[in-house]
Amino acid sequence: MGSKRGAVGPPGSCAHMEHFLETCLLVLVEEAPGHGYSLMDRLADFGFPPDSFNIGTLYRTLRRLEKAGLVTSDWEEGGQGPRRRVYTITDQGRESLSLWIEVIKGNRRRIDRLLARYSALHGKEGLEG
Amino acid sequence: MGSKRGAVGPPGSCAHMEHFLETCLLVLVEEAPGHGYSLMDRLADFGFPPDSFNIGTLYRTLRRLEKAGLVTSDWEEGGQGPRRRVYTITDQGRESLSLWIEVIKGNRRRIDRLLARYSALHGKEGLEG
DNA sequence: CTGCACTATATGCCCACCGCATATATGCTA
DNA sequence: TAGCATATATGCGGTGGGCATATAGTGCAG
Repeated sequence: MGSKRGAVGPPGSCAHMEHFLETCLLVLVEEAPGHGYSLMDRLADFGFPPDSFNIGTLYRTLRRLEKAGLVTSDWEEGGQGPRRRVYTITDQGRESLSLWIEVIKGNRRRIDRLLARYSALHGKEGLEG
Repeated sequence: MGSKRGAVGPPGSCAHMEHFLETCLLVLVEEAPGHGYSLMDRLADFGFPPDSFNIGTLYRTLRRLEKAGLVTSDWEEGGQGPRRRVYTITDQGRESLSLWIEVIKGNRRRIDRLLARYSALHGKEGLEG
């Protein structure tokens, strides 16, 4: 690891599941463009508890994705509230997304093996947990 | 999140899969006590590429776990090489482990949903990846 | 016995990134 | 005009990882 990583984040930690939030956001934005506040809600679809992480983190993550060229943003015109920055995925974003999806599949394999080992130790059949 | 986290790491990020390496190490050490260098090899069982992460990270992580009281360490006597610090899990370690396992099960659910959504977008049936 | 490779542990430096708190701005309502 | 909900953004402090480097014991080649 540490090579093909898809633009965001120079060094790359393998110990942590890197780019998970980024990947979720790219999938959501690919499904339909949206602004930060609404993406926050749509993340609930993935099983994130409502206040699971900080809204500030989300905005900073989106800005980082934009800086890396994986999404673009435009100010939504004519809304009747505060202005909204609407994010759209780019081709480069789709490329990084497909890379990160592969990484995450590998992570899932590791998780499965870990849970299997733990179950083997503790005699639980909790793999469906 | 941010409440029940099991001793290591005060604030707690939910966006990233926290404590994954720690959890792997606790499972390995619970299976059988071992020293850092050997745990490095045994991590390969979980699908970590051999040089997947830095050995320094592993040692620091083990020291952190010990500082938090989740493992203890003893210098192995009488070996014929450099001295080895052998780690053993504690009761508190087993407690944290069971908490983290639950967190990881939640992470796996999120990963499954993410991969499903991605597959739905791209018409792949790649959930077995 | 000197130098080198292998095993093994440890740490300093830098930086990514997260949570918390806070700041700012807009529009609606009382 | 004050308060509230929506919406975006940032400074601060801290965790933790990657990389490079230091240290140390052991065996072996020359």
